[in-house]
Amino acid sequence: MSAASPSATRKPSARDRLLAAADELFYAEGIHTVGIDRVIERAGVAKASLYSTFGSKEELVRAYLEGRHALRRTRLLAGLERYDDPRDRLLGVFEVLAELTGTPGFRGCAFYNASAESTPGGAIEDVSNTNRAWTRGLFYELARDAGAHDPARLADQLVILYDGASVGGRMDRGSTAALQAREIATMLLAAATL
Amino acid sequence: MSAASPSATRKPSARDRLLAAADELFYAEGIHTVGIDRVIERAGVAKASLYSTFGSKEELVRAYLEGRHALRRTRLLAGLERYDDPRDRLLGVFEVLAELTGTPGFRGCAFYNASAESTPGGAIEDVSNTNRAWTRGLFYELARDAGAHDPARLADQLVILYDGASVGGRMDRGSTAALQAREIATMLLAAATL
DNA sequence: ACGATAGCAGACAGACCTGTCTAGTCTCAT
DNA sequence: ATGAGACTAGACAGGTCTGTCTGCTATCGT
Repeated sequence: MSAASPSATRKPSARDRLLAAADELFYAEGIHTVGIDRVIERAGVAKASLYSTFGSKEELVRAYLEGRHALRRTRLLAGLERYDDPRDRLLGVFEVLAELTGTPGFRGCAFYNASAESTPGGAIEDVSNTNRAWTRGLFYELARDAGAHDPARLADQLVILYDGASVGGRMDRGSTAALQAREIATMLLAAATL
Repeated sequence: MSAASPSATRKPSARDRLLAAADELFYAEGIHTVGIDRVIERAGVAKASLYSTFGSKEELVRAYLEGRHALRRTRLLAGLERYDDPRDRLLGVFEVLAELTGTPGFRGCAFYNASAESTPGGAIEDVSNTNRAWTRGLFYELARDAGAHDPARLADQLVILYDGASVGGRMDRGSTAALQAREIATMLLAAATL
């Protein structure tokens, strides 16, 4: 992502192992509680390699969040391709979320979690805002395609539902909240299209 | 709170200053980023006093969260007393939340934030669950009093809205999300009471 | 008056964390 | 074969964190 990726991926190793280890540990246990030593131990990588690849822990965190953002986009868009009807596509977001919150390792929104344990004004805030803006933009497009009279308004409402279902999925463990959010979204969609 | 509070509060000092400092710093900057030294410096208290009053940092954190929980209950219930009509009381929860998210220092749900940066199975999780259960219980009673046919179901829906509005208040800064959540809650309430 | 209690100030220990640096190994293209 | 680049292993420095301990002071009930 940074400068020049010479000839694409050739081996399964190096910086990818670091990112994979960082992703698992940071998401599962938080950024502050996981030290560099834990990351390099799980990655099976020397400390010098980490600091020559990423320059600091904060840059590793940024890369971790950027990876999450990219994965989230592709997963969400891929999940939406199952549907043709614009209304189903809109509601499909909550079905993807239900699948996600149903998996045992779910611990809430990685970006909110990271932002909750970091002082504002850093790299985390940037990626977090980008991710959030993308979500709202996606909802806006889906709302427009579904024929909402005020797509921005519906998008804002759906963001609230999405956030709430994500929090519920973490705190109450399970996909109940996501499924209920889907029902509410159905109502809102019906009301927004008259 | 712990054992015996001998003759109640007489002076403005001691453990109360510690709790006040912990509240401000932990909520504003997070638990891990704020060290003991910062807390005792702001409280104007010796380190030995902290460790003789609370036994550890974790106990200080628990006391901080318990204080938040108590304050939240009283503030919420006090805010609801303005209304007589059961429906207004239910929607009043979102008005109190709107006031809260409108204040500049709002940084989201203290319990979720704390839980996001702590390993599960500790004191934080306990207080967090208690607080969450109380919220759901409050919504349940309000939903029942407002005449909802399935109060538990409506309560779950309102919790989703509340969580979503809280996240939105933090990430997007402002009370827009809370006011929108209030509107959605109005719809849900109407639908739940036929 | 006097002893108990509470609090203050700060040094100190031990652990941990980020980041640097040295030295050696492995692979591969030329 | 040889030299460049990527990687490993681990010591080390400097800082920060929690928690303990030693003195000193002030206040208050008896």
